[in-house]
Amino acid sequence: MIKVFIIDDHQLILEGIFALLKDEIDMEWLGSAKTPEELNLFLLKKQPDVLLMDINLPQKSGLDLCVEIKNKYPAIKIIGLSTSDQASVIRKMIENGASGYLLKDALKNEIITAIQTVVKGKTYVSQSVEEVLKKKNENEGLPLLTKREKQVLELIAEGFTNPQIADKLFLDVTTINSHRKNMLTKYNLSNTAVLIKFAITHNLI
Amino acid sequence: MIKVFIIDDHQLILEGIFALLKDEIDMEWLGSAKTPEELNLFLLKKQPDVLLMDINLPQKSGLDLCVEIKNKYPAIKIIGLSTSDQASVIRKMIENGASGYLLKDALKNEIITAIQTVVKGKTYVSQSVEEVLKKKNENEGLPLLTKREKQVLELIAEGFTNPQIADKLFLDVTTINSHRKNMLTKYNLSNTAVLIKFAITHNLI
DNA sequence: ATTTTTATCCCCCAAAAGGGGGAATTTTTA
DNA sequence: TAAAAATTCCCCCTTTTGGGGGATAAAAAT
Repeated sequence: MIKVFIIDDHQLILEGIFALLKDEIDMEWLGSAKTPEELNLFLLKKQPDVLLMDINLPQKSGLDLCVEIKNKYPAIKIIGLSTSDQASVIRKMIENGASGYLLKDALKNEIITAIQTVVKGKTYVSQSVEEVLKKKNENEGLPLLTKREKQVLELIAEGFTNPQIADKLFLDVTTINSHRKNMLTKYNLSNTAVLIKFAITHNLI
Repeated sequence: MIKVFIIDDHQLILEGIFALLKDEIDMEWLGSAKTPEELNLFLLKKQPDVLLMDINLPQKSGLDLCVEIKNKYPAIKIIGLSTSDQASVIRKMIENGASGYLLKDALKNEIITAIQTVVKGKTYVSQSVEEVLKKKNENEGLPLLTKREKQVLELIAEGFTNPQIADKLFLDVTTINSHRKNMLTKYNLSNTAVLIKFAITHNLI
């Protein structure tokens, strides 16, 4: 019997998963949680083999929660669950120790297969997720921000000017200006306005 | 018997709703659709009393679909369904003819109650939705952008400078500058960076 | 019909941003 | 260890932004 637990803040999803799994004779439904706290309380008593985890919890990012659970209970296999098809998020989940990833439009069979796959120690990503990863790989010929650049960019987005940022980071104004100009050229943008828009829509900040 | 139909692109939600409703003896589950096309095809043959509608369909905005269905079949009561707690969206749904609105974290009872309420011709919004509407009413003491300001703001976000915008709109540069400065003071922002961030996070553009 | 808001243009001027280089040092990666 | 990338600072100079006013006509609201 594969013991399955789920954390998701949406009642409907919980009911949906339950409806899908209750017919499976080789799976045991341990229960569900709506918050990370509920999950942690439950895990003190019992551990599932597979944890289905919504990565869009209001209280905590699924990415963080994934690391947390994996540290405490390395044996639990985690399957990420979300509507978001953002490749960066999916990749980070896998990096953070998740064994699988499903979109919420997954069919019944896919979920069952995913659970059965990850208990065997393998990784499962749904067809749709794979497509997303491929697509984004092409897109992500995008250069990455360096640590400094990201730091500077965040301060720019908060409204600080070059002199103010220089003060904060104990650097010269010309340095901040260099980073700023660098970001513009590296993404081929013309000014701060588009830089901020770009940063937000590409989750750089 | 209340005839219920649902449109949602997420398999799990469909299963969840089905699981919730199948125990109700006074409700008849007509079926489900994943796309507006499927929905339209179905409606040609049969019409439900209540239509549960996900407003985040990939093909078409729920807002548009709502108007469309209401025009063709005024008798159908529509209940909006989403994870988004954006008050503006919820308000527009009601304006567009929806009879109710639920968040996807609604409990079983809430959904049943909502369906029973709207068939009686009343409007139902869940407790959580009402809270959202109230909160946003307070927040929306925010001054609004005028047409020109919005126009200018959009061009700024596209990377155009004041001279370029002036050219595009056949206005003087000083005029564009006035609008720009106006927006900054009206929202109490210091520069373009925060203006753009503010505009995006508050759905101004 | 009168007041308020919007839209337009103007002044002066300082501060900030950005385009074009270059160069030295540290850190990372191959 | 050698090459590549990141970080730091510098020059010159133009354009853009933004802070402080003010003015006028048209449109909208009261």
